[in-house]
Amino acid sequence: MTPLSFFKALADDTRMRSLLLIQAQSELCVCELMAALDEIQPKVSRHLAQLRKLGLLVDRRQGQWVFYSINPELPGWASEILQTLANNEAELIGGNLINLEQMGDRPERVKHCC
Amino acid sequence: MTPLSFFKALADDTRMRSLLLIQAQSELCVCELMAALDEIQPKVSRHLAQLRKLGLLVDRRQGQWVFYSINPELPGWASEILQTLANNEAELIGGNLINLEQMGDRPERVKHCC
DNA sequence: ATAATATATATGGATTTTCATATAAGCAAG
DNA sequence: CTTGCTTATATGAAAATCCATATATATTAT
Repeated sequence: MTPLSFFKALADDTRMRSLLLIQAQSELCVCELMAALDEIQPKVSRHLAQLRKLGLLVDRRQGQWVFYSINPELPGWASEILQTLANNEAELIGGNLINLEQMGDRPERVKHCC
Repeated sequence: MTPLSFFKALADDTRMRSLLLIQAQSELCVCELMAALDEIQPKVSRHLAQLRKLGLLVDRRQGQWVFYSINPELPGWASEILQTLANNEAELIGGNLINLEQMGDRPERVKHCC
């Protein structure tokens, strides 16, 4: 992942918010992001696939759900930038977090050990 | 300037390098950036205008030259991100700095006080 | 006139979005 | 256990939108 491809990934509202939301919540599935972002399923899915292909996200399947989380092997500068953003511009996803809380029937997480 | 517009600004090779070069050199004029980036004049000028309009750069005219520098009133998170990038990915503009050094007849700076 | 910089327009290409459909897992009835 | 139904996610293909580039021309200063 180059700085350029990293910034291209962040240069889209849906992708930027998805990253910040996943970072804030540790992991989220597609249907939770649909609720948080108020976007249709294929749109969310496509952007997540892009972020995964780039190496920013990793996914795990749990039953019918696919949970996405930040790739723990992100280059230092990349996590640092995401952290800077989360620390300074938290209100950016405020509304999305409210949507998420109002979502009924969120899937239960099963602890996945290492 | 929103985080989104900031990342869009960085999501282009010419703009990202211009910002890093200007940050590294304090200020640069269009013709110096042309040499450093090996790009034609309208291309460089256009991207710089974009960055200025966004508030990432400021310019000052000195005779026939226009010097661009980082806007000193950048939001904290934005400077922090630029700094992170400069600290960690300095080699990115290594070749461009060599081009710049090899450029003959660089315009002389006149001290501009405050 | 010459050098440096800016801008307008046209064009090509990339990116994003959407719809329709496909795959995958879970569940329930027979 | 298998057939059918439901929910979750992914993807192919077309359409729409956005962005970068080049050429030509304009502006500003010496």
